[in-house]
Amino acid sequence: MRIIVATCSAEYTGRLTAHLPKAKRVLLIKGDSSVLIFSELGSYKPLNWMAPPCVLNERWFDVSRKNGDKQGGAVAILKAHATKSSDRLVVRLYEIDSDESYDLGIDPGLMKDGVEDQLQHYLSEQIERIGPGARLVRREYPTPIGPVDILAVDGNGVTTAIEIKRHGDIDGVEQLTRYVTLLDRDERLSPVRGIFAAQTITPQARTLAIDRGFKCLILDYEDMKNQGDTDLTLF
Amino acid sequence: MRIIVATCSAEYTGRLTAHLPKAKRVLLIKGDSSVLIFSELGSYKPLNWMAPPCVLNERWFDVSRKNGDKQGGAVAILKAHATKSSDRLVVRLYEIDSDESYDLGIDPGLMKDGVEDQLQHYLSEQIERIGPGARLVRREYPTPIGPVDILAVDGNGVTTAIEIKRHGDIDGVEQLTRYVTLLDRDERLSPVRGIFAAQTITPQARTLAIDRGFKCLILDYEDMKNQGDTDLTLF
DNA sequence: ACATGTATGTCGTGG
DNA sequence: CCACGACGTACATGT
Repeated sequence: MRIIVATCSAEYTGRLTAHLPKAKRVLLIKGDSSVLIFSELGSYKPLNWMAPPCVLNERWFDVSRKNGDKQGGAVAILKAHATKSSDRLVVRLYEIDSDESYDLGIDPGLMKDGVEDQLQHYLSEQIERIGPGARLVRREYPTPIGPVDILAVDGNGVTTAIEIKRHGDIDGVEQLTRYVTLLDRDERLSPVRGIFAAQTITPQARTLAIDRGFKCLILDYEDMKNQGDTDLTLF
Repeated sequence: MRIIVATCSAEYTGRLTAHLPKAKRVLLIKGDSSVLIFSELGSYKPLNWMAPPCVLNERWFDVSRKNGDKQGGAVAILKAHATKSSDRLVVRLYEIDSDESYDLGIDPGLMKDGVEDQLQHYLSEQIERIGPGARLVRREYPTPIGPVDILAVDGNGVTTAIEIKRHGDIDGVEQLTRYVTLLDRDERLSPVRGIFAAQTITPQARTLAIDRGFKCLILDYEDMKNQGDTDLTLF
């Protein structure tokens, strides 16, 4: 990891063309030669960057011989170009405040806890939450328009598509609608009903879901987790 | 902007809970107290971070008096908590390799050139790409649920709504569906057909679009741009 | 402020 | 490797 603090300007061409006027900024150059340019404000997204995989070219100019003017006063130019596309980032450095390198080594990486995955995991284990006698067909049931979160058969033997969200909004209902409409055309599965399951459901989504004939199911994460743990103690 | 290179560990709690084991990393602390934690690899997204607005608390321990052990060997703890939510990021520093601050000043910001804008621009100029004899009605045709990218009349005099995307996915088809459904209710326009135009279209989106009776049109940006430039030379 | 659509999105996962 | 959906999405824009 190389960290440069410098007055710089930059040009990016690729999916779009963008220009960064001269100003003092922080440049991070990672071990894979990717480049990030940060300013004092904004969230974690850099002002401009080059993503890996890329190749970095660096050229320094001898300003004392006054040929620096040829570069518009630039002391150095960094050119990064993507190896898999035609993306290019050209950074001109004018005044260097700092230029240090560190070897960070390999990072053990981030460990995450509980997300939608967990909800899906627990609900597929506790499928009777959608009604007594229900049986799981499979998680991530594949269709031509994407996988259904859970496909099950309810107590009456009716095929049931379940869409799971942490927070259920209109888009989720649309998604479920697409799946149910498509699956319902399969005569081996038809009729297919839908269940919209989420920790929270917006009123609009609930209205739309019910209007489309779907059942809404509120998922209590803590409760599901506890039952999951309880199930384990049975062994 | 403060730049710290140090061996650290971190904990985040908010929408999810995440843990970052002890390793050498780069910390950026911006002028708004937001914190970014980077490792040697990955793209511009930090391993962990705290977005502004937030408040940063810093506490250093006197290791020489051996009470550093109380902190598991940590030399310092940084606690950032979001002011608008309950998000928290706690960073423990163990060995400091560098800790420097710089005043970057206000950044003039990035200047971008359009993308989808360009596609829309060129397609409206080259409307016969949707079929011979087609005529443009207008770009950004207003409706109660938002502007249709392009409204045109095809060679047979049929009203045609065009949804343009750089990359066409299922959501884009949904969007087009909403527009076509709505416009089709207007007896002055009905029947209205839809065209889904994009540089790339996912197979699933294509399937859905065709299922809904829409035509799919692949836009070749370079080609459109060249034709646009050629058109200019006619003047 | 809120809702919506875009992104040089990035990131994981499953086929 | 491709395609798809989730994301602590971030971000700009229009209302």
